[in-house]
Amino acid sequence: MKQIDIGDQRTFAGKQARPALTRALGLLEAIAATGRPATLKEIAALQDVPAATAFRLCQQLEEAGYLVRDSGSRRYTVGIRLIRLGLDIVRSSGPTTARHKILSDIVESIGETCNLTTLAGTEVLYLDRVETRWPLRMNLEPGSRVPMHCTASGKLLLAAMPKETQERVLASLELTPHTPMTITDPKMIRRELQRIARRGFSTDNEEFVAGLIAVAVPIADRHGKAFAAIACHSPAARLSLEEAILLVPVLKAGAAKLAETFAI
Amino acid sequence: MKQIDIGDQRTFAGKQARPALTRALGLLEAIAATGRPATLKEIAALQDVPAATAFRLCQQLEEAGYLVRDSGSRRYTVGIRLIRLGLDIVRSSGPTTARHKILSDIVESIGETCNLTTLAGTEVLYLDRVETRWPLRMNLEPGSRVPMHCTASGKLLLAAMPKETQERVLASLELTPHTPMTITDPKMIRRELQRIARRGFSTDNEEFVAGLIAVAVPIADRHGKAFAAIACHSPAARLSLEEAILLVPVLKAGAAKLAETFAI
DNA sequence: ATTAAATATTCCGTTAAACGGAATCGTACG
DNA sequence: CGTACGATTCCGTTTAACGGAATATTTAAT
Repeated sequence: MKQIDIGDQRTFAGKQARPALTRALGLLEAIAATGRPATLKEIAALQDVPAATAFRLCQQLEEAGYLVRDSGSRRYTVGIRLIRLGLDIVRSSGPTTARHKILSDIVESIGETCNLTTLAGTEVLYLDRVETRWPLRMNLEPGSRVPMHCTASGKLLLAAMPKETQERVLASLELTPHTPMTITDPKMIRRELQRIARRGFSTDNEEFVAGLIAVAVPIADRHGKAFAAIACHSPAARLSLEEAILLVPVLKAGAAKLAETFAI
Repeated sequence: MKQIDIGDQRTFAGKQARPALTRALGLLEAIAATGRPATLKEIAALQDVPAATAFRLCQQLEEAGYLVRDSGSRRYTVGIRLIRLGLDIVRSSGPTTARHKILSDIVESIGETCNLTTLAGTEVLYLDRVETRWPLRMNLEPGSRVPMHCTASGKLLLAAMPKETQERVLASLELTPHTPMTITDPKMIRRELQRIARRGFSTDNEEFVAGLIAVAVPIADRHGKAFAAIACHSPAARLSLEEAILLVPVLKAGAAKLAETFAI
C-alpha cells in the first residue's frame, strides 16, 4: 500500500533554483536599472522569476523599506532605504578609496583622463573617473552610460565575452552611428572584436565623439575573464591614437593593480 | 524502541529570526556604511547576526559579486556588482524623477535652496537637493552627512522619535559646538525637541554654519511617523529666520506630496 | 455596462535552504 | 609552545522559500 506516486503528481514543487537572496538582489537590480516605476510582471519577467515568487520577495522588500509602490498604479520603485544604501555604496567606492587612488596614479603618470568602466545591461557604465586638468573634458560622471559598439571599453568587454553571448548581445545592439567613424556593419564589428581579442586592448578612433580618441585595457578576474576596463580618453588634437597606444603598458600595469582590489 | 529524545538534545537549532534576505541586506548596509573594509566579526556584531550565519551570507554575496574580500586581510568590501547597483539606485532617484520634480517646484515657489533629508545612523543624510541660482551655496551633495544636534532636519527627526529611542540616540551624540549658537546642553536640546514636536517644524538658527539659517518640516508615512524631512536653507542676510518660518505652509504642502511618492 | 484579458494575490503541499551551537581550523601574539 | 580570537566547517533541526494552480482584482476591449 505504498503511497508513492500519488495521482499524476503534477505539482513538481521545489525545483528551487537560486537562493532567495540572489534573486531578490536581482529584482532590486532590475528595478534600479529600469529607472522608473516597474510592474511586478516586468520585474519578474526581466529576472525570469515566477510571478508568485517575485511577488513574495518584493513584498518583503517593501515591508523592509527597500521598495515602495506607487499607490495608484501598483508599480514598484526604489524606496528610501535603498536610496540610503545606494548613496552609501557610491560614497564607499568614491574618491577616498584605494581603487580611486590607483586610477589617480595612472592619470598622474600618463597625463590623460582615465575611466573605470564595466558593463551594465547592454551599455557601458562609468564606475569612476579621474580627469586631467586640461580644460577640454566631457561630462561623464560616474553612473553615466554610453553605447557599447562605438566605445573602446564597450568593444573591449564585448570582445571578451564567450562567442555565444557575444552574438546574442551584438544582435540586440542598435549600432547607431554617432560619427562618420562609427562602425555600423555587424561584419566589420566582428572583425574589429577579433582584432581586439588578439591585441589585448581596444581603441576608439573618434567613433563615439568626433575629435575624441580612446584606448582601453581589460581588468580581469582570477580566471582571466575581463569584467571591467580602464579607458583613457583624449582629444585627437592632443594625442593621436598611435601615441595613445603607446600608453597601453602603463594602463595594463594599473589594470593589474585594480584587479587585485576587485579580487573576484 | 522509539528513537525519540535522542540524548540530551542540547542543540536547540532553529531560533531563526529575520528572513535571510533582510539580514543579508542589513549586512550590505553595514559594509557600505562603514565605508572601509570590514572584518566578518565587525559586520556580524554590527547587525547582531551569529558569526556562522553572517559568514554564510557574506559568502553568498561574495560569490554573486556583491562583495569582495581583500586577499591579505580577509576583510569584506563593496564589490563591483554592488557598485553598479548603487549607481543605478542613485541615478534612479536623481533629477529625472517625480520626487525631484516636486522638490524643484518647491524651490521654484519659495526661491530658496531645499533639501530632502533622512537619518542614517546618528547623522543626517542628504538624499536630494535643489539649489537656487543664488551664488552663495554650500557644498552639500546628495550623499553627504551632517550632525543631528545642530541642524533643522536632525533636530526634527530626533524630535519625532519615540521618547526612549530619542534618549538613547541623544546619549550617543557628541553635541560638538560648530558655532556660538550650537545647542550643546542636553537639557536645552530636550527643551528644543519638545518645542519642535509641539510646533510641527524645526529651525536652525545659525547653529551649524554661522550666517546660515534653515527650517525643516517632516515627511510622514501613512502612520504619521516622520521618516524624512524637507529642509530649506538660506543665508541669514537674505532671509531672516522669522521670514523663513512663513514658508512652512508651502514646505508642508510639498512634504505631503513627497510623502505620497514614498508611500510607505 | 458586460465581458474578456491581463495582473496581482492568496493558497498550500513540498522541500530545499537557512539556521546557529558547537567543534575545528588557522593565525597572530606573547 | 601555548593561549586567544576570529574564521570556517559540521550537522541536526526547522523554517521559510518555492511555485503551480486557484482566486481576486484591475485594465482593456466591445
